[in-house]
Amino acid sequence: MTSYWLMKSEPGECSVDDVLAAPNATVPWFGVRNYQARNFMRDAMRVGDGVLFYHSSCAEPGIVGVARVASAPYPDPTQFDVKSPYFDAKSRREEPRWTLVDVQVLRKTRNLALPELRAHDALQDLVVLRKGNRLSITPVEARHWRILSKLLDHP
DNA sequence: GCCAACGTTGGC
DNA sequence: GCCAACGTTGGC
Repeated sequence: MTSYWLMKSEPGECSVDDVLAAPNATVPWFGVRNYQARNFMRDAMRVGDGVLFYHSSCAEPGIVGVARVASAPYPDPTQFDVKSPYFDAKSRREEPRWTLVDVQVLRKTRNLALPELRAHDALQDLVVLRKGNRLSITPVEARHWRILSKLLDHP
């Protein structure tokens, strides 16, 4: 059973174009330091799950690409790298605290931006549109995925 | 830069 | 376990 997700990335850190420029258009989703988001990657994601690639903390936040989960979960190497901003001194190699998956971008889309998302009644309860939502990874219901796929293809 | 909303920390 | 203080996220 395929599941669907929305994953936020700051384009200043890693944009959809950055991922497309990487080998196999695939990157490890490192740097997540929120337990709920980690648990989605560690416990719920499966290879092949659909991913909406979302740009946050930028001029025009919105969905900018379609991606897929491209690996099983594995430990985020940046947690052990003292030079990384994501270093976690409390994490031990025998028992890593932070887990990630690889994400492969399948295609770049137009920017389906927040105001347009909010304008659709059928998307009202999309998690990312909820007030105060800060979670960088959120589940997307199949019915929302279908609507969003169409919107991304047909402006 | 502002600020609402949320998560984490740590004293008790 | 409670909760105040603090830190972070992220749209605007």
